[in-house]
Amino acid sequence: MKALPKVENQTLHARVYQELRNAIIRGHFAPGEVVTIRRLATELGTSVMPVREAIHRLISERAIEMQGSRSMRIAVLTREKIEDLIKVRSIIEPEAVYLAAGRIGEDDILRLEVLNGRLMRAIDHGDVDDKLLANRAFHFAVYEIAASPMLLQVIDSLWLQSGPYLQSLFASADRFEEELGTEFINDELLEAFRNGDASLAKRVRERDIRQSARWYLGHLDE
Amino acid sequence: MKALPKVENQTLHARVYQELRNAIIRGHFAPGEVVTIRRLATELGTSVMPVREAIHRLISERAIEMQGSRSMRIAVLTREKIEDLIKVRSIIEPEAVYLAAGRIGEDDILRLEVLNGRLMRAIDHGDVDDKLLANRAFHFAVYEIAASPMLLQVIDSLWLQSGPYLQSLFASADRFEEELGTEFINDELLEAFRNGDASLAKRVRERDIRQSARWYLGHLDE
DNA sequence: AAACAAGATATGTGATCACATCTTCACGGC
DNA sequence: GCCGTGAAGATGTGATCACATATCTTGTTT
Repeated sequence: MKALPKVENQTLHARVYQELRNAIIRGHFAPGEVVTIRRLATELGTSVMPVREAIHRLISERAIEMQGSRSMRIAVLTREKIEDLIKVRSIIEPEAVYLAAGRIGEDDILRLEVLNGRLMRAIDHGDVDDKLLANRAFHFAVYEIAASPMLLQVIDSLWLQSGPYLQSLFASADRFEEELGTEFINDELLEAFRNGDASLAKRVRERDIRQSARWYLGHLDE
Repeated sequence: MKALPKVENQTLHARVYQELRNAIIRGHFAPGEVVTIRRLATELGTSVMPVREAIHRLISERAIEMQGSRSMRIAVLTREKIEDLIKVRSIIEPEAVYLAAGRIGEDDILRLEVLNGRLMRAIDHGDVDDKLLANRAFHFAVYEIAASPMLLQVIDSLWLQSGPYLQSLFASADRFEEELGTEFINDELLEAFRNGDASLAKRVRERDIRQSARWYLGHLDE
């Protein structure tokens, strides 16, 4: 586990939760890494109370798993779980893209182009952290356009659980790009948005999710 | 709020969570009803600790909302939220039905027929509680056949948030049935399962969700 | 009589303590 | 030399205490 930054405002347990959540999403914990309340409390400079509540919330969101009655670890994504996660994501996210395409405006497209530019630059020179953040920023900007808080909440939960998968995928992004030639991966999506072709946008997103997963699962054994 | 049964095994906060969750799903709390940690702790015969963790989890699941910094209440479903919830449910649940239809077996269908029989009897003689439980049992039995833990988790979360909506809908189920003639509402679904027509099953479920919502929202002002 | 202010109460939050139980590891018996 | 056993440490859980602050109540003033 990398160092965790100290925590600063709002209620403590909310901030601890955010810190841990971000750390998990950004892959700062190794899957299967054992976490203990007291250890995290010491590292974050708080008592056990805020950490307890944060951990329990992450357990309920399946980002941390209880092993026995006294053992908790960062969730491990088995091949089976990844397949299930991808199945659900490839149902829900394309639908969000479809909804977004129906409400998107000129200014939204401009904003997405900027975010996509950042993503491209991160993929070229950035480290895995930058790539993950830029990728998340781009896609959530799309999903927010769909204007459905419920859908956003669902997708957020799915991405949290996908954390380790995305981390691995982007860690080997160079090879991924090389083998599949996906350097301009979001350009098709943006083009569909510009043309107001919601069905195409939806299909593009579904294909991308499935394609990434197929590539990743195909190289899992290595 | 009706009386809450005392809580008995596992860890306390997990049981308190289950009790509160069930109470909310079954509509034992009025929407907007203010809840305080100390009051629930007294009623459940525990200290504040377990209730605290249970409440925070329910807040993260949007079943309870924080008002200010010291005020929590049972979530209120505005018309806007219901529409959003229905939109998302009518995307996800039909898809789960579709997946289920592709894996369903003879024994599953028999079990569903039994559960549907119970639902029918509950609708005829049962109180709102019975109807809600039987309805949930039937549909979750379907969704479990889809064999996707992720999807089930998502749907579970959506149903928790739909609690007050379903409660109101089933409370006026008699009029609903009368006006729309939906006494054998699940028969079409079961027939589609028997014929292995996954697409039809999906469409039927989507229509049912939308139809119920349209009827309910149309009568909201009364 | 109404409005406002000050005191009193209630409430969520964080820290600390107590405890049951699980884990670990060293020592001793076979 | 290996395995079992028990003591010591670690860990999650629940209870209680302390505190800041939000909310309510009451009394006073205009």
